[in-house]
Amino acid sequence: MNLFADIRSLVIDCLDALAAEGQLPAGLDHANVSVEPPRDPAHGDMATNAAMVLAKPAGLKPRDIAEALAGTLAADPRIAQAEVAGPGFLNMRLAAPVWHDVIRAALTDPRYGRSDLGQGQSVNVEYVSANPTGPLHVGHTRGAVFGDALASLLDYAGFEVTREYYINDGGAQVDVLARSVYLRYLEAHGQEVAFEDGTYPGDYLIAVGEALRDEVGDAYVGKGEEVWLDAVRSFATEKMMAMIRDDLAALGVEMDVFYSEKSLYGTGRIEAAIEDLRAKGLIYRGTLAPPKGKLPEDWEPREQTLFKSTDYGDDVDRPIMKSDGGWTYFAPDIAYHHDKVSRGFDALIDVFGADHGGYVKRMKAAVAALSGETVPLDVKLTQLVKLYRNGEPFKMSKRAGTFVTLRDVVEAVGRDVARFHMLTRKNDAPLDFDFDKVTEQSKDNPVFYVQYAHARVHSVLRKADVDVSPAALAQADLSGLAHPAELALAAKLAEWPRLVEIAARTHEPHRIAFYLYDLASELHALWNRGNDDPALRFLQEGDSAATQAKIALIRAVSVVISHGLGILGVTPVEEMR
RNA sequence: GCACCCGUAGCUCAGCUGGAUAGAGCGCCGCCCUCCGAAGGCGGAGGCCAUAGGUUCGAAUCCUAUCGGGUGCGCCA
Repeated sequence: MNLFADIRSLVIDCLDALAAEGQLPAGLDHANVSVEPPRDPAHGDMATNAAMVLAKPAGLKPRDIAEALAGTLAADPRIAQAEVAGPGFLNMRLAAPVWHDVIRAALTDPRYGRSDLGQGQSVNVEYVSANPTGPLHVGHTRGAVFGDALASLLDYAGFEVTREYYINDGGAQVDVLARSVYLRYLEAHGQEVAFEDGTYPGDYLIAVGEALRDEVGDAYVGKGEEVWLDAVRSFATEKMMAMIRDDLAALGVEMDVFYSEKSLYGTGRIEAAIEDLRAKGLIYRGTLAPPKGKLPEDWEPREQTLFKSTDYGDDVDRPIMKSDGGWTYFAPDIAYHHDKVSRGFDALIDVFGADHGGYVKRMKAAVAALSGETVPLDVKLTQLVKLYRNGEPFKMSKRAGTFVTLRDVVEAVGRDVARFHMLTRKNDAPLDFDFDKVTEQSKDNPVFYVQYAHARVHSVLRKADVDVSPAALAQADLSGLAHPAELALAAKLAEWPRLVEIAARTHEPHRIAFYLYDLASELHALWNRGNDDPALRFLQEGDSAATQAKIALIRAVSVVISHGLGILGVTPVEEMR
């Protein structure tokens, strides 16, 4: 059940009826007709812009259309009142039974809030995709939480979702990893080693070096790279990926596919992807113009193998091959996306850190070219996480011992807090993360605030001496739920399906978090009104019918909160501790 | 120099395919527990939606220009 969609259909039906009667021209386009909650509750429960949108094409005055529409709408039992306001808005007040239906739907329909927006279309969501050269840090944590919540949201909205991680195990950085592990390996054999520039000195490789020693003994000691590089690289990469998987698991993130960049090399897949583009006339030898403004010091004109990404909206064409004949990093990226396209996804989403913003256009160009512009690619960038402790900002620094890993975050504040808090900002806005504030149990902390609302409802359920099962509550007589404050809360529940669709369409899971905050806020407000007005208390002594009706309302709220938190990957707790 | 993102209350930020008098939290001022969890709620003060044009019935939202901040910019991934 999606009340806004239902009422919109009703409006459209009424418009059609008016057209049939000749009061409106036939064949008007209804695409821009919307039904939304008015900003000001005094304007009613729902408002439609139909009259204003149709005035021009119909050649009529907006208020005349609105008047006619109001008359037709009023015949429907769901509409308690319809009146024209302002320049031609039509404000509607809905009958109480409509809100009661919303409550029943939330209680009993396991699909309440789910949507068929996706219509089973398959979407690939690629996120995290960190280099397998070290532990995930806070920045990756945000990408992981965002990508995961987005994937869940799309699933909830009716898409077939694949969660995917691209392992950058094909470039020079994994050679550096291998050499660094080799040094730790020598160390494990009691040798004194020096970590020069261009190696990773992190402690986390000590155990990897020891593990390598345990596995191969002294077979590589004193040997040249040609003997051990390949083997150590795969050994090290595997260890790093095992660690990364563990870290993701601690955050509650589980990927469907780990896709190896290395698997693209030596298998003809890069060549095949490039051939695909070449066949479309998009690969050529050429020289790029120098960038305007300050010239790089070593700049000289150079002929390169280029992808004509400018045909698809990029600013300049992009090199795909290095002068030594090797591929640039862009080539395997093309091949990877070629593979995604050929796996038949209807849409692709990449989640990158904001520092990769410069690659968006070329990736979109590549996917557009590879798919013949049939598969949309949306790239979501996640901004920086600014770290605080006790209100004092601090920067990540390995040297100062303030390098904050994903695991540190989860261990310090817990999975639920980390996940929810990362979604309290839009993905492209910077985020403050204060280790002390996010665990504070007060209304200043949105995570707590929402969980508290859920726990409060369950506290009432425990105290109630009526049957509080959703099935029983849905059978209850809800006609006593008539107070505006109660119906307003039900109206908030009615927004849930609509909000899911907006969030899914815009690929913005933070909207779920903000909605839950609002919903929690309205629940707390109603709760407190019981202080002044005993008739609004949820437990009505000696009146089990009224009690059941009120509990139906707040239990429906808790159900929606738990669905919403589920999308965010946060546990809806039934008791605060 | 170019591209992308951002600019909304003192601070941190929401704001739907363009809708009515622009919202929340913090901070400030004043209130509310004989009552289901006060771990909460209610009220008040606080705005030229960076600036200037444009599009239209209507713009914080779309377009153009300018200013300010962030990120990136040919063989690093």
